Amino acid sequence: MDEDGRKIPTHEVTYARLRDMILFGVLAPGQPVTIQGLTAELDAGMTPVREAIRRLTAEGALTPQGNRRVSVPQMTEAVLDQLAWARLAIEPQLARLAMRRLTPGLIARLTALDDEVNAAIGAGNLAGYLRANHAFHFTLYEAAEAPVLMDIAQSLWLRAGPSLRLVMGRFGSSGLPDLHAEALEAMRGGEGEALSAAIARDIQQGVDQVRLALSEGAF
Amino acid sequence: MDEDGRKIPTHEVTYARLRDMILFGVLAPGQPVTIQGLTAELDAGMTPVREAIRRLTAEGALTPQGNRRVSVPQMTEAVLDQLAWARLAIEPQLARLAMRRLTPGLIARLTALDDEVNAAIGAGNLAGYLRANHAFHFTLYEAAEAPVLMDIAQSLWLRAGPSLRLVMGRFGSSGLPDLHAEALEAMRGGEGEALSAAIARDIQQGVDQVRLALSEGAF
DNA sequence: TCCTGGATAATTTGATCAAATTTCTTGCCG
DNA sequence: CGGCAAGAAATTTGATCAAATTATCCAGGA
Repeated sequence: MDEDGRKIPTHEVTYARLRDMILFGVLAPGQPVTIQGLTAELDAGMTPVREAIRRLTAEGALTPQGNRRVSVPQMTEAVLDQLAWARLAIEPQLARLAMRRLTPGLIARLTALDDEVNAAIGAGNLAGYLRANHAFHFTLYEAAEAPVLMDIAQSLWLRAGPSLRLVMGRFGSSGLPDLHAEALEAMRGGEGEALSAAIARDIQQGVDQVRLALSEGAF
Repeated sequence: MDEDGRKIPTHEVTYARLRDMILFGVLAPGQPVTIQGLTAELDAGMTPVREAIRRLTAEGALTPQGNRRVSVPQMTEAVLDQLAWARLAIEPQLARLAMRRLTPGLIARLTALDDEVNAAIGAGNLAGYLRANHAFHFTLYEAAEAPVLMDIAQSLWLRAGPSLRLVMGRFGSSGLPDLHAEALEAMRGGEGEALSAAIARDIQQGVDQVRLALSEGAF
């Protein structure tokens, strides 16, 4: 049941669960995804699982292998370049649009989410970090009220998701600037361009980490 | 069977057919899309139709109506703004990337496609125009070999598709510049930036037409 | 190396159940 | 007496499942 007392259909729940598995690093790149394997794991029938897989394939989160198998895509140099370019095009714009509608309450929520991010980093908690980081970015983007751009951003994150688990290892050790803090500072000052720039640099930083891991043959 | 001798599954064929119906103006904005209605029309079982609908919903080509029905989305000012911005961000970049890999053979094919576009315009043939125009843009973009950006572009075109049928009426009458011709000129000269700019203006021109129709309450 | 079963998994169908919409009825009020 | 509205039945449509079908892969043998 959802908040309106309506029953949420099984295929929606199944989709959300599988999506989160991809987004938050439960599924490794290259891992095969079978319908029958997931019916057991997600406790659903074939039809809902099937639909979830198809939806995620349409969003680029899973790749069909020609011979009617589906797997979690491997990250490649070429794909990373495209992801980086597209994210740098879309997400700073979402941040810019969001700026106009930010309320003090929202900024407080974003601050709390950033605290969660830092706590997770401190604790070396990968799943917690990925969740909090995703929540930080998307509650900000949500404020832009631009569903078309949001869908694109979500698809781009889904494509990047499985690779991020391998980046975590390298990342307590680095003295990188905290760009979420800079973003929050810009929000409080109402500076749209500074916010947009901070988000852009945050994206760039993440992409650089993945690129580094990729060049070291981590995948 | 496809070119490798493999059988194409029904749900792929069904998806392609329904997608083209949306892309090429067969389905009107606001029109409800029912599974059982399509099983008859597309000559397929429930499951393939169901999957096609889900995939297209995930791509933004169809919208769920809350009460588990699905329909072709209405165009709004807000969505058009986002579509315009995103298309102007993505597609000129695809054109730029494509430039480096264009061969004389490809340019010849694109020239032929543009002839088709103009012939369809001359004949007032809406379906032919939409098909040829789509083919022109996407065979160009295909050359960029950037599947991530291609998927985004495809999704954006799907969202715009149903609205384009209503724009055709107004458009023999206008002395608009032929931007495909300019694009082809840039390709022949190997000028990436000029190509990118021509594509951008082509997009802008199309968006302006839709915006005009929208402001006149055509939807 | 090529061919031939056999195993595994995806595809598809048809049936069944549940939800939502529409239609029809019925009773009340003007 | 006529119209309107509320509620109930019927119809339409979506969701889910399980069985039957079909394709692909892999191993073993010619």
